[in-house]
Amino acid sequence: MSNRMNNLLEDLKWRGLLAQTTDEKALAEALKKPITLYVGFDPTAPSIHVGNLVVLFVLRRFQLAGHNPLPLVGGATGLVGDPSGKNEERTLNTTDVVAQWVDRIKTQLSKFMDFESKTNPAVMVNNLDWTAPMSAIEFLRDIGKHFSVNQMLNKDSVSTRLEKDGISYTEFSYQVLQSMDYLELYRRYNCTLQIGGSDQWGNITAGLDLIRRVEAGSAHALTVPLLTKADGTKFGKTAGGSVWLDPEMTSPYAFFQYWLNSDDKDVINFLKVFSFKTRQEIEALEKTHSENPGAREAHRELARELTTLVHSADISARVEVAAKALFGQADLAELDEQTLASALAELPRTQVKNGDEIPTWVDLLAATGVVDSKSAARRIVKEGGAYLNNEKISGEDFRLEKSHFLCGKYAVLRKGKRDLAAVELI
RNA sequence: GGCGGGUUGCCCGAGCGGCCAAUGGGAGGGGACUGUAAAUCCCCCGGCUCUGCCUUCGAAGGUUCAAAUCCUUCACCCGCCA
Repeated sequence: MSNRMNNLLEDLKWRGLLAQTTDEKALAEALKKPITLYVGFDPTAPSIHVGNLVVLFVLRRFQLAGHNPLPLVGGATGLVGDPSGKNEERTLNTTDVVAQWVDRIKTQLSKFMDFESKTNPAVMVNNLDWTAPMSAIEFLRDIGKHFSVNQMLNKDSVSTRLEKDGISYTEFSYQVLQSMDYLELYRRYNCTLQIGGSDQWGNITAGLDLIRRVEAGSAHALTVPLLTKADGTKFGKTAGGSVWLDPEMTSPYAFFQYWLNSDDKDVINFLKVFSFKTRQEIEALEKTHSENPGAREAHRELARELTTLVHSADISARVEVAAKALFGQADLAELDEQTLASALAELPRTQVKNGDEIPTWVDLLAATGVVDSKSAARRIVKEGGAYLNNEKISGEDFRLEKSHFLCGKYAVLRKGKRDLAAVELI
């Protein structure tokens, strides 16, 4: 076990996951024995997204190395709003909504941690538990007194906002709340390490100061770099927005595709960050990839591992089969109904009643939602980007006929190269 | 509370009475080339019952033949003063 622990920081470095730490030597020393550490996730949406996975995976790596992870859901901080990395004030969500999101996010986080471990089980915590019962007077006297406004103003998250559109007292207070969390976890669990994205540095070190002042204790901070892509665009975003873990928000099919379509220049880096493969395994994939990038073995492995972890092995296999069939490696007409049905299961769809008049090509495209409006559908058809069962169709007024429905039931619509939808005859 | 500046399409940002669905950039989409990659080139990018019509320039009223552009009130943001 101590060997795993010794290697942890080295491994994180190799994966490009270390941005800043407080006193790395002292941290390395501390990590020789199991410690307790935490990462916070604020409920700012009904689901976490792939961007959140970076640091969540780091937390899991610590657990695998024998440390005690505390995934924290920000039931309290989510009500306030972190100014870090945001250049404008957010609108507050209602307490009901945030409470719902807390529950959903807890469920998601649970998938990535081992709560049953005999030696170092994860413990889920929610900062609302210790924040809600506190009175304003207590907060100001016991916590607020330890903060210097001068220092608070100097934090990046605050000063950039002061230069731009300003900041409310609510968001200004965020760092105090987060510091309080660290102090509380230090007291309850002897938690001595907080990790987070690099934009969290200011909030984390504020917590270290608080622990030192109140408990004369010493603790550590470790931040993970912001993940960047080779082409400079934001990681984890697609045309439709963020890539979420919730299958209702991002279908497993789309999730798998997101990874499969990674830029060649990014794929090895993504494997380092988002897989639990060993260094040897990743280096082997790197070799395979550079020898034959067109085969995209590394991409496939990445997509499989993540989809399996986030959804399931079964779903991962299903969407991969679906992708193969739908991308023309197989003749759609030759698929049996079972395969076709499962291939189409994860796609957006529309239904047509058997016997009713079948809508025009443009109407169908719009109805499935692969395009936003009929105007958009017309545009796509005009530009030659609309396909039926893998064949280009160019007439706006074209209508499907019974014979177009494979197995008498399904028609596969496609916009562009990879945006698919299904029409089901019922 | 006072004075000044601001609010334009997904984002940034021009326009400052008709030639404006509104310049430009970014993001996004389609095509060609490829490997469901990148780069490159071409095209598109409010909606619809689509050679025309409808709805948009913070909100509501008003002036005008005609308003994103002028006037009034309101809301929000920023700055300075109290």
